[in-house]
Order: sequence, then C-alpha cells, then structure tokens
Amino acid sequence: MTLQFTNTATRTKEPFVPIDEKNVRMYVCGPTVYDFAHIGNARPAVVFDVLFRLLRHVYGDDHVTYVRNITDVDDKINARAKRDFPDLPLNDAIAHVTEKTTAQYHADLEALGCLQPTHEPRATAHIPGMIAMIETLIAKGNAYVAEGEVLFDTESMPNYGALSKRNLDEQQAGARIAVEGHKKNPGDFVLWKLSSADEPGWESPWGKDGGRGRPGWHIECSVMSAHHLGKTFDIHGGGLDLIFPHHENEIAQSCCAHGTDKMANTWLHNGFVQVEGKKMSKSDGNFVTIHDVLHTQKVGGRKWPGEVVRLALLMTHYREPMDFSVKRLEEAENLMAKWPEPETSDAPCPPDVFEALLDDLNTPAALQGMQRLCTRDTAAFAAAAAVLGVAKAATPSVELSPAEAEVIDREVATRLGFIGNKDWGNADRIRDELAGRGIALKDGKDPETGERTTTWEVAR
RNA sequence: GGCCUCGUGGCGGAGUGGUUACGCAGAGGAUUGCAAAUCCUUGCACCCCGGUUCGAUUCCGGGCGAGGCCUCCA
Repeated sequence: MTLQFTNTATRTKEPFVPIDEKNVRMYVCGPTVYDFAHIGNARPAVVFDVLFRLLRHVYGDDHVTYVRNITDVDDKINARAKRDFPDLPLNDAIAHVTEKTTAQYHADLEALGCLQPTHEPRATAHIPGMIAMIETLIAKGNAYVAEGEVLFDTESMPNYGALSKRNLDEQQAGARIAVEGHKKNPGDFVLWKLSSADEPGWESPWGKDGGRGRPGWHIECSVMSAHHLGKTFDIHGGGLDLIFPHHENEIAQSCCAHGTDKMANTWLHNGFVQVEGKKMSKSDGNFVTIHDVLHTQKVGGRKWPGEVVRLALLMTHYREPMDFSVKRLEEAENLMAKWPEPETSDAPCPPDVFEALLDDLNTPAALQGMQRLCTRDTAAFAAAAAVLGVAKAATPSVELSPAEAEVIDREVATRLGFIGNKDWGNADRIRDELAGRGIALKDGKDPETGERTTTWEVAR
C-alpha cells in the first residue's frame, strides 16, 4: 500500500509522490486571531496534525516541513480591538487582541495533542514580501491599481476557477456580488487596500499620501508559503469553505507571480463540524469554542479532556461532515476507557493501522484497528497511538494524594472484613459511601486461591 | 440561478459486484450475597426507481433527501 489522497484539484484519489522525499512540504491555513477558536476550527488543526505525524513516520521526522500561518492583520481584528479596548490607541489594542488570541490558540491545540508546526509565520512579518509579489503581479499584467486599491484581474488568468470548478460568468446570475465600479470584473479581488489614519497600515507604492495601506486576505498565504516552501510544494490543506475564494485566489496569485502551473500538487480539504446538521460558524453563532469544551461546563455540564475531544474529532473521516455532540464525546471517552496507560514503544506501527492511514488518512479505520490491540498488544497499541497522536486521558486518580489513597485502601480492607463475616449491610454501606465520593470498586476472585480481591479506581 | 459534496442497522462507522465489518447502546446467559467490572451469545442496515450483470448495498442513469460554496468563515 502506498500513500494516497483524495486531491480536491482533481476530485480523485491519487498516489502521493513528494517533490523531494528529503523535504516533504505542507501548508495549512491557520486562524485569523480575532476570537477564540471553535470546535470547527479545531478539526483542520487535528486532522493535519495526524497527517504531519504520518508524513514524519513515512519520510522521517527531519524530512517534513509543516507551515501553518497566523493571520494577524484583518478588518475583523480591527473591529474587535475597537470594541474590546476602546480606550487604547488602535495599534496597542490590536496587539492585545492578537497576542491574547494567539496564546489561547496555542494552548487549545496543545491540549488537543497537536505538535507544533515547523514554521508558524505571522502575516504582519511578511508585508515587504506581499508588496513585492503585488508589484510582480502588476508588472505581469495580472493586477491593476484602481482608486488606490490594487486588484487582481481574474480575466488575466485563463484557468481561474479550476480548483473550485467555477466559471465566473455563470456564477453571476442570482449571486450577490456587489458591483463595484472600480473593478474590471465583479470577481476581481483585493490585493492591497488603503488604510485610513486610524487603521493599521504600511507604506506602499500605491495610492495617495505615500500609499499607506494593508494587504487583502489572500496574498499573505501566497507569500508565506513561497517563503518557507517554495513556488510549488506538496500539500496545501484547509477547510472546505476555503476552496472558494481563498484557495482559488492563492493559486491565481502564486501561479501568475511565479509563472508556475501549480501552487501545490495535492489539495486537501476537511469537512465541516456541524451542530444539529448545520455548519458551525461564527456568523451563525451556533458554535462552541475549544476553550468552552475543555474548561467550562457549557458542554454536557462538565469539562472534557483534550484527549477525548481529539478522539471525537478523529472518529469521522476528515472529508465527511460530522455532528458535534455530547453523545459523541461520551462515546469517545467510553472507547478510551479500555485503553492501556500511555507508554513509549519501539514497536512498529501495526500494518492495518498504518495502511488505513496511508489510504487517504482513514482515521476511523485506523482507530478500529488500534482498538482491537488495546488488550492484546500494548506495545503495538502504543505505536499506533503515537502515529495518531492519541492517548488515554489522564484519570483523576492521579490527583489523589498517597494519604487519600491509603484511606481508601483501608476502607476497602474493612469492607472485605465485613464480607468475610457475611455482614452485607455494612459492606454495602462502605461501597455506597465510596461511590458517593467517586470511587468505584471492582470485586474479583484470585484465580488460584479463590479468595475475594477488590480493586478500586476513581470513576470519571 | 451556477457549482460542489454526501445518503449504510438505535447511534458512530469501515468496506465490498456474490459470504462477516467493527465499536457503543439493546437483549439473553455465565459469574456475583446483591451490584459493578469481566466473559460468552445475540437481534437490527446498505434512500427510491430504472439499467448493466447469472448476481448489486457496491458500477451506470434518473429521482428524492441532506449539507456546503458563490459574502467573512476550518
């Protein structure tokens, strides 16, 4: 079995052949840091983390480069900064918003077991590169200046729309694209726009008053991917909703600026996280943040371990839509209850798990294969768990002090004494009392002596 | 209006041109002082209609249903 993926660019499953086996290169669109990430945002992070781990497993830890950007310049950030820090100068307010949100994003993803990407560029650190690429696009006739803005001329690119299979002419009927006078074509998109005095801005060759402005949304990914990965790289990933216009526009910018016919060989897109059958999205307000799930009682009246959330996200194939629900989290936790404690293992990844992942990252099948091993071969199980990045959630029992554990041990021994005297009333009273404190007893028999033995653990 | 994706049992979910997924929940049993845990057994499905085929859940066509993109969105 060789590695293969369903490539959005061709809508078919194709074998994956890296451009350079010594440096397999992947770019995934990261967050715009204006607000806490929701569970829908967590899905690509987790899915592509598994892919990162798989690629490292196949090609070697030092032969994979994974880039995930932080978008820290955006009008939504400006709006949030004005709202939340009205008394601060705007640039300071923006810094507060982006720093706080970025830190939370990192904390969320760490809890979900995601490795750090190789590089995590920030848009504001690549403004000169963006200006250079826009100048190239203007020089090549793919972009034009109008009313101080720089716009990409979609008509200048014959196969614009190939990724999303859209014909812009046919899109217009019934569509709500605002007709803006300065655009040559309604589908033309902004590469650079003017900033007013109180908006963040950088000097540019365009517009009035020194051309102080800010980049459009799409240009940053073209620039940062080229900076770290080159003009053409192996994999570009993101959510389904980015296919159009974001990825389409990235392709237009990158291919036209670099004179290449491809930006990335393989395009991978994850399906949506849904709530009651509808897409989870910020504009619809039907979302739960990762932070809510991990640290508040908002979901199912309790906090959920990051390990459980990660498993819940991987129980469905990455391209399929999935409903996020308490029941789903419970099922993930239930599944995990049988797992052995985490261990490090030199064992190879079990073949059925490995092959499931090679086949378009089939995590549900891989998890099934792994589940079969959990009581039979803990070393193989651990190897599989490492590739998937999953682990049993730490049980609350680790929070018990040795002194507390000793008290419980004593009560268990007392109960065994009552049982020996067939004093069921007192024995059950102790059992119930411990249960009330979240301690579950498991009775068994010593296989050799037939003697009653009792173990205990902290129930969830 | 244009385009894209999907449709498997109560739930999750894999896969296949002919026989089985599997997990959870359910049912029955073993065990137990009673429970829990554990073990064994077990019921339940492939949206509809055509076509191809000896045979289709699987391939093709049509229909219906669901979701998404075309506006910021993972």
